[in-house]
Amino acid sequence: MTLPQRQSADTPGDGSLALEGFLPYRLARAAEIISRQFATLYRERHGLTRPEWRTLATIGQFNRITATEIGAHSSMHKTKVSRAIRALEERKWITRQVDQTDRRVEHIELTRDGRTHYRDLVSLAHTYEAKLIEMLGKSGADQLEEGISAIETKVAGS
Amino acid sequence: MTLPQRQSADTPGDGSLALEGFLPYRLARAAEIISRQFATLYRERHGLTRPEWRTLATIGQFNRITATEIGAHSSMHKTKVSRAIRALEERKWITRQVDQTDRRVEHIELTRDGRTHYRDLVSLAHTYEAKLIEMLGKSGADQLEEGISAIETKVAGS
DNA sequence: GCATAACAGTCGCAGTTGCAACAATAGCGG
DNA sequence: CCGCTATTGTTGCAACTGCGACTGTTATGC
Repeated sequence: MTLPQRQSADTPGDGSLALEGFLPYRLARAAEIISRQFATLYRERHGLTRPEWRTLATIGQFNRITATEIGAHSSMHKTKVSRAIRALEERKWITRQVDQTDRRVEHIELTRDGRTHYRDLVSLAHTYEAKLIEMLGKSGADQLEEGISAIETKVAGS
Repeated sequence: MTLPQRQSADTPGDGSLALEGFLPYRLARAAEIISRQFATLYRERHGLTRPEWRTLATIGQFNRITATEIGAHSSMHKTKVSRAIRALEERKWITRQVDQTDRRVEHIELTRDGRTHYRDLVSLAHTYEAKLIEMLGKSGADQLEEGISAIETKVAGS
């Protein structure tokens, strides 16, 4: 498909805006491409959704963790976490135990089945990350990491 | 909130995965932060949703464009575009004209009102982008752009 | 010229999301 | 103690999303 032409690719002085050169758009699009590509892998392999993947990855990283902590660590809204936990529980990949000193809190752990799938997921993730870095090239990947770090340290808290 | 500790921040050799060090996750999170921050601006100012913003930006960039072209240029599914167009039409910010030689196609243009809001949107976008780059610092912003470019050229088509 | 395929844009539907409200529990101030 | 506030996790709801099916139209092959 050929698009009509009107503007140059770089942000012009004024009056107009080239979407394809606009940093927030480019960032969103790049993230979307990577996210979809990786999601295809774990969806096909384990049938997991994105929130479920993040939740499982977080539970596996810490052995025992609460829903609120999962949300904080994986940047997800608590309802997303709640639903992901329920889904993983229905698969019998995790168990919950109510904290006996604070009964609002539930501690979540992987079952044996959950650990098996978690290990597989980790290996899938490392493989994909390696492939991604290889595709981007050392310098591309390094620059991307530095750019993301800048966002994490200088934008995240505002 | 304090999280339980178990793993170091860097990707360990094997067996486990640190989400906060996993590139696809960091990229998704960084994009989310920026996207939300910018979305707050145009939502508060114009009441636009993200798809509507992208659509308006694309229509303004080309003077006259079709729905399919908008989707291709702004990386949006055609139903998203269709709904965004309808919403903008209801605001009377755009008009459509059926192509007389191919009546499947509709050409979309901004109305006077639409142009006014588009100009404001462009200025908002430039201001935000400048503020973002200033926050990231020249080198952070440059590295981010290079990293994104690597994704665009080396990953996008696979 | 006619059947068939391809294409533009829309719509219904089912699945997902975030928000606000909620129940249950815990902490705090007097 | 007792009332008020804060916190944990869940739920109802309304909005948004992508998919597939659909309508109307144009292009293609025989």
